[in-house]
Amino acid sequence: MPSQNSCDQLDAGWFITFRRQLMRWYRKHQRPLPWRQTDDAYRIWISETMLQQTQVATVLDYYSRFLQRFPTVLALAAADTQEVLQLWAGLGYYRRARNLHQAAQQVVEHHGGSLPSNVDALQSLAGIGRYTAGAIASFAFDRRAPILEANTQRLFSRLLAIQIPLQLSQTQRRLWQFAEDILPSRSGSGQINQAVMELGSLVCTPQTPSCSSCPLADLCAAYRLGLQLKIPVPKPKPSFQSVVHV
DNA sequence: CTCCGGGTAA
DNA sequence: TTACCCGGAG
Repeated sequence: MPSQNSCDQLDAGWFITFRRQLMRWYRKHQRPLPWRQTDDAYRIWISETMLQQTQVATVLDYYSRFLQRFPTVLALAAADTQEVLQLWAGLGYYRRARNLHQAAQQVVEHHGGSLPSNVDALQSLAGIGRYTAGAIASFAFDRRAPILEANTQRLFSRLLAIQIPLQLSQTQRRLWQFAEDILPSRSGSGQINQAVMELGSLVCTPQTPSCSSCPLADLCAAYRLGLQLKIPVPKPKPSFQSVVHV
């Protein structure tokens, strides 16, 4: 029996099928991005930070220039703040650059100049939150660390046909749990995490998802229900309550 | 033109 | 919960 899920009764077989179909697609369709050609945690960290709130096409040039000037944690830690900001100019969210600089110094001081592989240690660094910590831990160190960001929230909410707003804490808990559930027990979490993000980015797109070419369509509850255009549900409009009668 | 999304920190 | 900053959407 292919696991149905009225209330998320997904069995082990479902996750195995999920990973097999996902990875077959990813091996064939992934973009050859520079930060995927490396397992250097520093490079992955820089790319993930730049990719927050900034799109791939823009990041490419900045990424290359930044790493040429600051090839290592040590080089960045020793840099002048103004030069870091200069290399960041045009990307916006300059706090990201300041945090990067500060965190590099924290890594030198507390971790001997190498980024830690542990999620909690990563998250204690400036500018590294739950997502980025999971990304570094899984991509660079292949730790079994879940990640959740805009693309995977959309993908997962469709797969599970979640029909309540994403920002509810209850929904976030469910999505983070699912993000962990899809990870293999031994190795390969980094590849799975990269693959779900790539699928969300290229196929399970916001407005017109390409369900006909989605490797997970047969596992997708929203697709099964014809709800892929209705999910994720739009965020509740700010409602003003009428005070008139009070 | 205005509005809105999006990781992190406060 | 909001600001940060920019690009994409309306």
